[in-house]
Amino acid sequence: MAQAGTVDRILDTAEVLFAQKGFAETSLRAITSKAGVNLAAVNYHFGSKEALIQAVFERFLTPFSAALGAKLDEMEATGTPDTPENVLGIVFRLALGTHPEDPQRAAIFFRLSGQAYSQPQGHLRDYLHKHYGAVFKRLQEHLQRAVPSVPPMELFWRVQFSLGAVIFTLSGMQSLQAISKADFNLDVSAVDITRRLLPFLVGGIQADVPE
Amino acid sequence: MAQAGTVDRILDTAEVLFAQKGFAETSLRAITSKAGVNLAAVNYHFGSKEALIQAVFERFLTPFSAALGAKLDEMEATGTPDTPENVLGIVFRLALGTHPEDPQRAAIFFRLSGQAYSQPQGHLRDYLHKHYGAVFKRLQEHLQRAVPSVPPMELFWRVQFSLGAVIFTLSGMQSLQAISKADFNLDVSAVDITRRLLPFLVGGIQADVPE
DNA sequence: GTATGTTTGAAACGTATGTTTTGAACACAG
DNA sequence: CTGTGTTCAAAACATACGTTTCAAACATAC
Repeated sequence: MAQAGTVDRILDTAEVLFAQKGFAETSLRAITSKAGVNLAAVNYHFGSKEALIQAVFERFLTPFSAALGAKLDEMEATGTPDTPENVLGIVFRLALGTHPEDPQRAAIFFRLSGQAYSQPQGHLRDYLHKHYGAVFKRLQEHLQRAVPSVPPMELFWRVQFSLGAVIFTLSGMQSLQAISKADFNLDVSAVDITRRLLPFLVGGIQADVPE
Repeated sequence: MAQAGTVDRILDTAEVLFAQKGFAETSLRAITSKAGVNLAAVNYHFGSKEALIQAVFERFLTPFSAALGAKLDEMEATGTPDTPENVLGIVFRLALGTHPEDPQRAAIFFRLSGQAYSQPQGHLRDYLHKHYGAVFKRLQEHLQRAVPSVPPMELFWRVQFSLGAVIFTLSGMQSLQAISKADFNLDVSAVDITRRLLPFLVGGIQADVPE
């Protein structure tokens, strides 16, 4: 972030602030002053605050979904069996590992996703679904092959439930860590949590379908 | 909502608007004008917007946690076995049934909870944990008895995961319903979703703990 | 070196917000 | 009736926001 161009400095700063405080609560003045650029730069380079938000997501999700697609290609090429553990494991390792130089980046990623999905009007949710729905669908197809006994409709919702568990938990990790520390006197990291998440999600996804 | 006092009219309206559009995106002017009361009434009766938000939650959660406590009493008195299905079933039936006269109220309840938990700074999350943590802890103890093989720390996180799945899904139900309809041409209701949620959560909570 | 298109800087604009103020309307006890 | 505390209404206040403006600085090609 040292001496990058204005555009990147804005994106870097906005990413952190959005994840920390939310979209509505982060003003352009906060972003630009912390980034050391002029206030007008945002509107000049991006057009509007809304466009800035989308640009932040694009810079995050485009490499991620590309990497996810590649991993799925690889899985198909090598004939790796479609088990829930394998499929979900790919996503988790990718989310935690796309920026190995900065482990905190994963937390930002999840918090941003949480912000996007819990946005009241759902503009962003729709945007994400439109631009990155294809890779997601592919992921779901692999999961479907992993649990053929679960009807597609049921699996659709179970994927949503899983998404909720992941995003919700990691986007609120800060508070939860404090509670966990108070109740159990134990520190936990994002890696710890994802290690706990995997069996939970696998158990939920392959649960018996009632009646 | 017809001819209630100013305070209740404000609470009724704020509840709906907060759930629909979020806290930051709902102005006092929007609330007061829709409620048909004067703008100053909010600050007069509640002191501030923040206090209004807390009041909305209090009116919602106090009866809910009381009912939950009563159900747990009843469970202990009648010797109902502590199974995950029984414990979680109580919560779900309660959340969906505390206001039978208004089924939409359940959706508002979940959306509000989602808003509270995904609030960036986590003020509300801490407030909720402080005021209603006791009943929650009791619920968790029952769950612990239902799955004794899961270590308490592990269960703590699985409860958080479950909370995430529930709140996240139901707070974004509107968009998800649209997607589901587009992909499967099927309508779903809150009741449908909770019926799907239960086996998912049970499967996740009682999953084997690794190594 | 000059001209041209791009980027930055400082200031202002218009608007919307939460909050405060002031006085009128009201309820009700003495 | 009178007085007193409570509630309501209208207006104004102060502030913060996203956005726009316009001139200066810069880079690049001719």
